[in-house]
Amino acid sequence: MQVFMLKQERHAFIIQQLNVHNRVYSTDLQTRLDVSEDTIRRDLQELAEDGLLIKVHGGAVSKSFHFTLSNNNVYASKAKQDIARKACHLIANDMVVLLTGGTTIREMVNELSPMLKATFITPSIPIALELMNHPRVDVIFIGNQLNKNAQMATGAEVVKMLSTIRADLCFLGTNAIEAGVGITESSWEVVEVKRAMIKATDKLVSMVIAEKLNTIQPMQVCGIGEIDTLITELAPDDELLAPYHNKGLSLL
Amino acid sequence: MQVFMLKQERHAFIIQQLNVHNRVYSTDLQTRLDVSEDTIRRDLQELAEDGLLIKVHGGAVSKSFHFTLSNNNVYASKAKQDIARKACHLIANDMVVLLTGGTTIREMVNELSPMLKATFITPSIPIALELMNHPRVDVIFIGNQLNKNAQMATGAEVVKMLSTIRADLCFLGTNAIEAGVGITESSWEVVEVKRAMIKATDKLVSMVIAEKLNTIQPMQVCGIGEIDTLITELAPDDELLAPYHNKGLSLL
DNA sequence: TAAAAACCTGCATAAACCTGCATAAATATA
DNA sequence: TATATTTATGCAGGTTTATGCAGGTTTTTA
Repeated sequence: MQVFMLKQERHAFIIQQLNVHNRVYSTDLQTRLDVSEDTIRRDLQELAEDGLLIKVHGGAVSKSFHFTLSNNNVYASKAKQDIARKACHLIANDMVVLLTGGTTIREMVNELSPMLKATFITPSIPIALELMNHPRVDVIFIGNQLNKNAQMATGAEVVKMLSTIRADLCFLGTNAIEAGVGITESSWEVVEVKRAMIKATDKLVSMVIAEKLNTIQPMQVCGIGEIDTLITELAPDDELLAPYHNKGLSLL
Repeated sequence: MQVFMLKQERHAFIIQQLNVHNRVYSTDLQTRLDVSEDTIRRDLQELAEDGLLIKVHGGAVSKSFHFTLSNNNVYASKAKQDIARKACHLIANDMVVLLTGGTTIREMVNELSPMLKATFITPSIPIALELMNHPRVDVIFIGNQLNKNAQMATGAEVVKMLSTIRADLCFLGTNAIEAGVGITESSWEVVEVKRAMIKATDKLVSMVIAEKLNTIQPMQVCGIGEIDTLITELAPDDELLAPYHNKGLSLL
């Protein structure tokens, strides 16, 4: 198998990134696509000639830059992007990875390297859709009965299917975490699915933005001890994270 | 047994690889098929002439790989909306309805009455997502292994699940229809799924925009006789539809 | 206003490309 | 059956494309 990409693949990736983020940085593309500065510049030049984007100093912006409702909460989305970036480093080629739903997970899927060749398993419809943009990954959807609130499959079927799976990694988009109680949720259906995912994985990663640290919801998903790694947008030595560090979690 | 492959076998292999990965590299194919560089290049050239792939420097990409710029074309959406409106009338409360993928079906989902209370079953991820906006409907997704080109689940699992289902209605988003040959498709995976859906339904509805009338693609989904209702944006007495009327189809 | 970052121009090179020809197998024809 | 024709493939050679690098210029930013 080759290591390099076709020029067209890079172009498709750049356009896709533009559709998602409305802008791309040359330097970022250089590292993510692992090519020289010149190649990226030439790519952007060609795409600009084809009228597919607008070249600017340092990168490019989307042609239909509708800065209206797309990124409503820029503040939160910056944090989620930071988390997503950190999370990506944990995934290696040929891994089997479980994903829940949620915007943080979705951001992570967007940040995945186009070179990554792995298998992703998820019960979330929006995440499955997003994963399909990635040229090299296999996508497995689990479940039949879709839950409209959670935008994912829930119920016995999901749990049953998960019981036949052994994954390397599981990323949990987390709504509430607290050093004593662990991860909690407000919906029973979601708790049921997340518990089954935790059972099916070797390593459990919780992704959570700082504002949800030290909050509790009615139903427990898992205790702190079951989590291997906690990812937030904060620096690992931030004092807010101290209680989690004390419990032995690895922080990113 | 022969050590080498027939040209047709190589071609089939290349197309299959393209369906799975969206791209192929000449060098990779050379080593895997154990033929010279020239042979592979000629293979790709011929397949490109037949319109089955797009040749690029270093290999080839799948036709549907160019989904980048073509996403938001409002073109034909008026026609599709007309079709969608007509189709909606066929769905009554408490029905079980099968849906394929495609933009026409998606338009129909948008046009559904918010009062409708029915069960929808689909292997298409975008359609499932769209259906979740509807407050009163139940949504069942079928399949696990997702096909990136078709943006839907394909394979044995889908067929198996469909064999346990009995639906009232099946709406087929149709790419090519002709009064003699019936409905045809270009991708085997999709044909397989559509056939299984047809087996699982009482009544079959084909939705097709006029520009695709009287076109044929390589693989047959079903004969004209298996279709109950044909919906286009044209008036039912349009002369373009006469051949279908003569075959006994009900027209909307 | 100076340093850093991004940009450009031109050049080098390897990989992929093409054209034309040779050969052997498959197929058609006498 | 023997011979001619077509087809599929490989090879030699010359050309083009994609990409990185060197060195210099412009733009941004602190």
